[in-house]
Amino acid sequence: MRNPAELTSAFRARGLKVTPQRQLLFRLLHGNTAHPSADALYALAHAEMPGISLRTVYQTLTDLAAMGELDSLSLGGATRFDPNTDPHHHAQCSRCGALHDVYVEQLGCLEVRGLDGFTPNGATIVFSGLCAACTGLGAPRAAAAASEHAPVEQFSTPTPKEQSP
Amino acid sequence: MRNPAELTSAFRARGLKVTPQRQLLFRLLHGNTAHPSADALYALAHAEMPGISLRTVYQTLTDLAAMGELDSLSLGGATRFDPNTDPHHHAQCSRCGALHDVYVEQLGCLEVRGLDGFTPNGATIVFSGLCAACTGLGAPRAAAAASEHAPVEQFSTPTPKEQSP
DNA sequence: TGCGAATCTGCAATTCGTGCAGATTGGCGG
DNA sequence: CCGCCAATCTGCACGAATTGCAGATTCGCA
Repeated sequence: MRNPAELTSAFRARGLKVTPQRQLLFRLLHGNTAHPSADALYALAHAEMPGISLRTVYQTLTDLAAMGELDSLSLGGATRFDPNTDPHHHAQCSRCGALHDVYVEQLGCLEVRGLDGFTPNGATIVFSGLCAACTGLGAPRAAAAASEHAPVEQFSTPTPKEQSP
Repeated sequence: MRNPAELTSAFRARGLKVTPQRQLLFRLLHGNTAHPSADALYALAHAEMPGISLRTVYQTLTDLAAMGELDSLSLGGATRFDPNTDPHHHAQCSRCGALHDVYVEQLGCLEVRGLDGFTPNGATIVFSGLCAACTGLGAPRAAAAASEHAPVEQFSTPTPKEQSP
């Protein structure tokens, strides 16, 4: 997602208006790596602008997603929004539900069987497991529980290069 | 998912009762590759047993999933259920929403970056694109539309070996 | 065959979003 | 700087997908 100033121009260019509510949301989303749900974002926005409506949050998120400035993730429960639109994937903690961005290389080496006739044009990978904070703690929390499916496989982790872009 | 007879034993072994409703659902699910939603399954069940309740379908699906006999897939819209519990992944048609099972090899060659501290214990891959029937037809249908995210990548398709196990 | 726990069914209640309508307001034209 | 009108905003009703409940039934061990 572009920065607030660029989004302002982009919205105007599309004939969309730039309201204080939208500017606030642009700001709350820019650089946000929490993958917030509409509700979570509403909570943040409401703290700064008590009068803002949840409906407006939904509307703005929908607009941003339609413009390709946000990716929306349906992983069960409320839809999560991701301002990071670079090609990437996710890791979700099965205990706390937290989402983290992960970058997967070598996708080309995958051998896919069963695609007869199906023409893929993209793929999303979601790793499930325990986040750093939850490692060592008990079983998964209520809802987020249960296995999504595929059992453990081995993933190679390249020598970490950079983590704070 | 095991066959109806085995499920009958498994349920009794767990202190769960085997009712006509459950037997019907066992039968409708066994070998079912349509990845039906609770509603879809209810429609099938209702055709054979008009009095069955949607609530019962949900309950039984929940029980089966808890026993690991079914995988549940949250891909936006209603939850889809998959009686195929072998390690596998999915391909969803962005036009008609149909789901197909796909088998992905060489997962081990993937290089994952950004997992610092996160301990993965599984991953699910969902390919999106057009199924054989929809290839050539127009744009995606309403809801199923929009990109999930990751752009096109190249996937190798091994020489087809067997497709009807 | 009997009985108690597990189920079933119908309906209310929830969660997550979207559709609507009336009151406001952004921002281009004058 | 002023006005106008479409684009918004907010509150609320409505809709889809599930889950919680309660009373009536039924499975299945003793």
